[in-house]
Amino acid sequence: MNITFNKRDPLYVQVIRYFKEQIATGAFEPGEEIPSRRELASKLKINPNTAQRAYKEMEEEGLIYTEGNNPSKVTKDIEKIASVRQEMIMEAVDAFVHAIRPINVSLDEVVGLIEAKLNEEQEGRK
Amino acid sequence: MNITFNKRDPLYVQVIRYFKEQIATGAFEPGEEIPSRRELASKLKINPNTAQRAYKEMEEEGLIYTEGNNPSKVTKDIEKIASVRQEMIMEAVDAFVHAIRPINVSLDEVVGLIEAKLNEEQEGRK
DNA sequence: CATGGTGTATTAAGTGATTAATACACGAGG
DNA sequence: CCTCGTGTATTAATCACTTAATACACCATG
Repeated sequence: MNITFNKRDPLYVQVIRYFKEQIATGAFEPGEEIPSRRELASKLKINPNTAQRAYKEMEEEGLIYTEGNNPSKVTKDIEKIASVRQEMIMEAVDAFVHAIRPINVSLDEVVGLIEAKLNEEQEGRK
Repeated sequence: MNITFNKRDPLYVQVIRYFKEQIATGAFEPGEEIPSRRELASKLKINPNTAQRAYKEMEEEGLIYTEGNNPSKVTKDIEKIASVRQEMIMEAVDAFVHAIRPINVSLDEVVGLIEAKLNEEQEGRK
């Protein structure tokens, strides 16, 4: 459970983001139980309602599901998981293109920069 | 003067963004006079203070300058302009890498998506 | 049967930033 | 000299959103 919060985005958004990443990459497997609202709140030192809000939105999106009074679980719908992953990718691409388009810069150049940045961050993880 | 405002970001931020793009691409040339605060506000139908805030930040960043009571002008420092352009590119790259890194996706794939998106938007402009 | 852990719902508070209102100082030009 | 258009500064209002407080229903378990 490695979340580092920035103070720019709302907490619940960052929580959602984290879970989406974990689910999209398979770090949280389909059907796997996730922490209860209160447990997550305790671990992350946030208000339980903030955890609830994040979970609620994820549930409405079909990313997790809840049965009875038990902690929620990751959806078993692997197609849904795949589509969420794809959406995350497309959102990033859209935002990037939208930011880069008005500036005059070649595709090759930005690809080079992206590649460099990716490698750089990989190095940082050694 | 083609600005379309979204309601997600603050007005003054979007104004700054617009001018940065224009200056970075050379659409606004070094030394060129830009609209007065009130004129801009009138054109964009925003409050003059909002225009002022945008201009003030741009001036603090060295993007524009003001002499006496005359409308501000684009900086003549072409190195500054080049560096601002580079910063915009790097910010976009950083944001993109940050968003894409936690997901498991190959460089080739995202490059393909970016290329497709760029072409798609180019088509839309026909 | 009561206690503690679930999820859930409603409402209030706080917080922070953006935007707007207003006023002031300066200078060119009629 | 007065008016109009500049830039500038200070303060207030607004506004949306996030976060928190509180309470309720359910159920398993000792």
